[in-house]
Amino acid sequence: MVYSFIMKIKELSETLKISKDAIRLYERMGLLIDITQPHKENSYKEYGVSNIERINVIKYSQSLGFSLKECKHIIDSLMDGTLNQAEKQELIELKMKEIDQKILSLKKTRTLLEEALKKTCEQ
Amino acid sequence: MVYSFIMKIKELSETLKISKDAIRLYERMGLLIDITQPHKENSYKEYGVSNIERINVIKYSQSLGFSLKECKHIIDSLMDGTLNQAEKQELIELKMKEIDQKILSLKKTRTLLEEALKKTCEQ
DNA sequence: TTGAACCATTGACCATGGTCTATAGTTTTA
DNA sequence: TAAAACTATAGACCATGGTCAATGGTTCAA
Repeated sequence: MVYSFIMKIKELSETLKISKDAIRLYERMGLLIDITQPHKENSYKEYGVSNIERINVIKYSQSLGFSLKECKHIIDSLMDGTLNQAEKQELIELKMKEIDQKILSLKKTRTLLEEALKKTCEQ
Repeated sequence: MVYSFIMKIKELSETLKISKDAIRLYERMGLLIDITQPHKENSYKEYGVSNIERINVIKYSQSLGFSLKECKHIIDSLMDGTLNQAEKQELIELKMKEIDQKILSLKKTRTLLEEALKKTCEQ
């Protein structure tokens, strides 16, 4: 590699330890920016280093339970400055409610399983 | 309808309050039995009433978190008597562990969200 | 016998986050 | 200049539990 602000997909994927296909998926979904294709169609693309930060934001957002579609919204808003503190909080709190709902549902299932286990033991 | 031990798909679906398509799906997956097609291909099928109980077992198993593929195993074993008490217990305990794992994972996500919220408030 | 209501069968589609393959073009190294 | 290594692009595929649509055949009541 050459010290530069652009890299080819292989270098980006090795830097971030994700697959090239994942990068291409993010690209197709509009999550990346600063991608150039010098000559013509089918020629190798160059990815600006800003995408490293972007993909780290994606990974972090995913770890918080956000889908890629939601990541897109988050990143876009972050970048154009329309995601202020209040809106960040709101997004997080909404996702927390979703998570809580899922936990609740699983706990109900667990209770049913416990009851089923009891019944089985009584037989 | 006529009092009988067989019914057509519409009656079965109305009795159980599930869609005809769902019934057909269960059938394709081998979860139902006692289905006859009198004359030839494409003629109306008759569903034995034993399928009412079967589908109730499916619904109950689903409420316990079992997939349809797992339901098939459960029903088959129930019917041919190879699902004894010990094995039932084992199935339930295994599923409980799965559920617990999912709950744990969601709780971790929730913790991350809480931390993210704190950070947002500190700004 | 004809129309209404019903049915069987097949296959596509939904979301999710990728992975994998095939085909063909590009860049780089020897 | 040729081979090796890399890439782009498009599309199929995975699991899940159904739903929906299209086509064409069946059953039943009038």
